[in-house]
Amino acid sequence: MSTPERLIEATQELLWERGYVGTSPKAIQQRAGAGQGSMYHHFAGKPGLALAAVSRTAAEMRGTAGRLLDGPGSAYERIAAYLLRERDVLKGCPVGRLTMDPEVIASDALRAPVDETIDWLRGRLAEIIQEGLDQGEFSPGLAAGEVAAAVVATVQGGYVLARASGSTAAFDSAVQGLLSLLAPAAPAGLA
Amino acid sequence: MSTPERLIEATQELLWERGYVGTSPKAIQQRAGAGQGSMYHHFAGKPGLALAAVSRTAAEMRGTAGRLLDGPGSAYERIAAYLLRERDVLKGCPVGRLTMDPEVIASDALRAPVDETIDWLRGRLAEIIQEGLDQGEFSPGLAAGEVAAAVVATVQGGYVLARASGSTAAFDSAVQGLLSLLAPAAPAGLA
DNA sequence: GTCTATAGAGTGATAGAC
DNA sequence: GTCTATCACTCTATAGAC
Repeated sequence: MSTPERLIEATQELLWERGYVGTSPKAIQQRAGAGQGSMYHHFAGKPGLALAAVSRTAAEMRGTAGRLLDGPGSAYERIAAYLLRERDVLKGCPVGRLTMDPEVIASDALRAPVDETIDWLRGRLAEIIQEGLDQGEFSPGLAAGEVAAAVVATVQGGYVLARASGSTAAFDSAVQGLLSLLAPAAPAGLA
Repeated sequence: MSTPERLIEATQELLWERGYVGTSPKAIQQRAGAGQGSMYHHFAGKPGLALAAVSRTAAEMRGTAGRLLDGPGSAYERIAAYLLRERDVLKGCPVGRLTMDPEVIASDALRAPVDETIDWLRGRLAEIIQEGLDQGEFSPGLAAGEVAAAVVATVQGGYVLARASGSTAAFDSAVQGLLSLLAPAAPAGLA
């Protein structure tokens, strides 16, 4: 793999593990197996490299989520597929995590891909929930946009609960709680 | 105010704004108006001071949430009071934020007050939701513990959405979405 | 209790040789 | 493109005077 490529991937990993503030150029170079000069030749310092890494992480996340949300099944099933997909729960969300970093929030350039990704996810979920509402799959009074925000928030918050307790159980619990609230009313005759 | 007191409060603020990794002893001293020697006289370095600050922040949060959850009203009303309380949404949660800090997670001492606070909140919410279930206030099939986890996660994730977009709107939207999912079925004759 | 001095390591970057 | 050298600064802490 090329040196710029290795630098970007090392930065993606470190931003996920330690955030922007907690990641030093030196650590990036060591993980990438690249020298000082090499890094500064290919990128405009730590901010430039971080921008490349964050943009790529954001794009990858859109790809992963998009494939599940565009899959087969009812609205409920596609949302469940997204919520129940395999995750490195204890590592947290590589995109959402960045919102807690003061220097990411202070930089419009770094925050933009984060904002766009989360906003895209919320919008895509809202479309699917609206489909479900149109099909009579969910309670009629619901606002698709608000429920979509609650879905995204449950995932992001689930990471917080899991990392606080050091166990994935709390994430799974929150997801189950949300799914049970969202569940299509059991068709008459089931219970 | 005493010097130790000022140091603790300055640390609470900086941990909220920048996390543990992003906060230096020097910054704490400057905000507290205390010298180097003063800080190291009263506390065992950055970790000791952080532990004092985190413990206090956690206790304050339990107080705030406890007062709302112990208040008057139905189960739904008390949960809504908690969800809709005034918050510095764009600053994030002073407790939950710490779960994204690698050094907090690496330290059992620092993580403990965070874990205990979030766990206490989830437990208290579960009790209230169970009360609501016993009163027939919510859909009978729900698991109190899971719904409680979803409530906490929605709040924690709401902060992520708000900080990503730079606006409090997304937080409010997620909370409304959750409340609409949780809402007692409208009594017959309302619409 | 508070102050200044000092210290070794790390940070983020530039310069210039190869 | 990559390397080493160098830089001014910050980080976290200790020592010892006052």
